[in-house]
Amino acid sequence: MSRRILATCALPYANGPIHIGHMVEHVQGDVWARAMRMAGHTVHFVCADDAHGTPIMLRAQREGITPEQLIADSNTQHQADFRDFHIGYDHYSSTHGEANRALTVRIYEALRDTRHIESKSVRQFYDPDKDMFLPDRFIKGECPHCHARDQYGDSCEVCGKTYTPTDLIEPYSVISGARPVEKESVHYFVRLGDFEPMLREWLAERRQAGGLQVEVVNKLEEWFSDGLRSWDISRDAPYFGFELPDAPGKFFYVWLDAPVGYLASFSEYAAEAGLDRDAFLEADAAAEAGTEMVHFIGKDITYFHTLFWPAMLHGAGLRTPSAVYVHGFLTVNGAKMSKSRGTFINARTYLEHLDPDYLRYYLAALLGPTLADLDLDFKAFEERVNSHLVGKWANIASRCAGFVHKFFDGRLTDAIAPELRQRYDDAVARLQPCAELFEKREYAHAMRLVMGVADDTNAWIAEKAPWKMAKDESQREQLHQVASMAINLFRLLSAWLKPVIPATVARAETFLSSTSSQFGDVDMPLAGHVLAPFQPLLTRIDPKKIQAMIDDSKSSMNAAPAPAATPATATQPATPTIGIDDFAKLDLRVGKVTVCEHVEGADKLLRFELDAGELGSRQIFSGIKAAYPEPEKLVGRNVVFIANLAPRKMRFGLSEGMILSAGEGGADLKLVEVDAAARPGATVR
RNA sequence: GGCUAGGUAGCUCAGACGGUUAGAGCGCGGCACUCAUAAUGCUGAGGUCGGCGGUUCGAUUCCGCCCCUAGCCA
Repeated sequence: MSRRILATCALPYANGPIHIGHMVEHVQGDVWARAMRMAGHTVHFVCADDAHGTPIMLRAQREGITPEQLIADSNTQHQADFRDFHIGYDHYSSTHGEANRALTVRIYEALRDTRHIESKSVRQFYDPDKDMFLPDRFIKGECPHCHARDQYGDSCEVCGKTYTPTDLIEPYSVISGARPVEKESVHYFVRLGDFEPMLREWLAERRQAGGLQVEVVNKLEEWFSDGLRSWDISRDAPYFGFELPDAPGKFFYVWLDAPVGYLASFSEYAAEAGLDRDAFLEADAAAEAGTEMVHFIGKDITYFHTLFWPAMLHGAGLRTPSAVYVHGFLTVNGAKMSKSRGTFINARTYLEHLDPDYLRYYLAALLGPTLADLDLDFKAFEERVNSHLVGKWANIASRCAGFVHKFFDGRLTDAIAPELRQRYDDAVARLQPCAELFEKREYAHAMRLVMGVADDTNAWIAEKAPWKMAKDESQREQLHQVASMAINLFRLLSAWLKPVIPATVARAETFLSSTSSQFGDVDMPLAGHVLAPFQPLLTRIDPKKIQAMIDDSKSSMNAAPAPAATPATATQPATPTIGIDDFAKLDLRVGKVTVCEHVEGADKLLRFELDAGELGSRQIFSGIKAAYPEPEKLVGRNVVFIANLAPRKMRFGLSEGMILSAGEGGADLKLVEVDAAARPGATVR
């Protein structure tokens, strides 16, 4: 049955270039769209730039241009990057357009009219120099918990504790450096809790249909059990975005109108291409038409796409997503992308050095349906692409094309021998599951099947040894049979690789003088068909080009400071020798236990409060419950703790240090004790 | 700490509803071949399937505990 699907990838933010991390998602989505089309379905694949928000407004000011100009430039670059990576969007729009404004306002008004929006006065920091309210990320100051300096207004990167900007000590505006003042402002909130029953139902249906991954469902259950909070959807002027229709000076928060961009982009495309827009977007019409809407997103934005988004759509009478497919992040050489290591690679930089199909294949060969992160290991990248694409697949055509041209004028045999035909039919059957594997985003599995057939084909060619037949005039017919079949098998493999490496397969199709737009097009082998001359389809990856790309990525960053303390976790010996300086970094102190108790809901934890003398009182969680089942007996004892360990946010509260104990863990743990005469707060040396 | 996922050959991973010698690709060694972009084929080495217990005639596969890694905790 042919399906009609609207597919999207998450909207890249207009305030930065496309990098190879983005490509995981756009390749995943593009392969899916292409494969589904080749399986006979209709897929409309759209995307857009996410163009609103304070960062864009401020950057435009800094560069002395209008935000409109900034986002237009970005859009041009983004579109070029995707196009050159062969990401085949039917339409690529921007959230800063009339279609998006109309839809955003419609959603807002629908929610307002059904009383799902409330307004509240909020106290917020305001930059008196710039005359604007400051988003949390634009305020810095000293963490109220661990007193680390220069921490953002929403959370501390040192201790992980979250708070509100007004909790910061000595706050300052990142924009002007001025000390922000608190100011009241009315904000609008969507009462997300109102939608819990609807969301639960949506979730249950998606789970049933496979539209949400198990991990995502689990995560959602957790969010439900924690309770859904209202969502602040307005921001005060000046802001680059859409103004609320009934509240001058109030703008929609960028995250409200961003996903609406999916619908806006499709609306524009539908108008342009003469499609029935409502059949894809309006709840009733979509239900009747049986269309689907599928989103590909990264795991960091799961919350927005599985809670806010379906709720907003539902509230406005729009269709909800049929599926939200979540993928993991890209690491490079086993670590987060890093500008200083040259592994933060922009799409454009990659394209200047390497063929996009290399990366598409590598990612596809790694991609599965889970949220697991993917690693771009350059050594593996080089080896896999060279071996699989050049050595296995392209080689089949390369090694047999010569026979066909030299002895048979480029013409494949007219009558395929039955035993060879059997080989072809077997291969068709073996690759058949790939269609479903593509649909289920099991690309790695599909690529294994394809390469397995390529392996067998090469082995079969070796067994038949057509080069020997070529030397024997009497074996011409057999040679024709074998070479023709090899080319046919190559064509079959090419069709299944087409969603992944479309440009390279297009070259293969030039050689074959035959194109396939559906997987079914290659069910039958070609007979009596004339081939074009063979040209190399792709070259092996030259490791020098990878290196050049890394060097370029390093130099394109503007003089970042040397990473003095980058931990090389993977390469360090298990117990490296340390110097006295390292030891001196530890601030070990004596603490007198003033409170010690079980923690509700924790299997292993005890909660301590320590009197630490001049350091005051400290709360520390320690996983030693198994060893000390009667915690109250510890009160009054002197223990040793690390006083300068970065505080750590736990579910049960902040743990401000670590208490030392000896043993293998579990019940075998003994507190390190200090003579009762020791003074609380005394330094341990 | 909670939740989730994962820990299987040097690397990337597959697999087993528990049952003879645990698989693939890449990489590495040897041999063969010479049609092919030094591509291909055959073959070899390499794994106490994270650890400890339990259930069982039998567990890497099921159960429990523990250790480690990653992500999430809005």
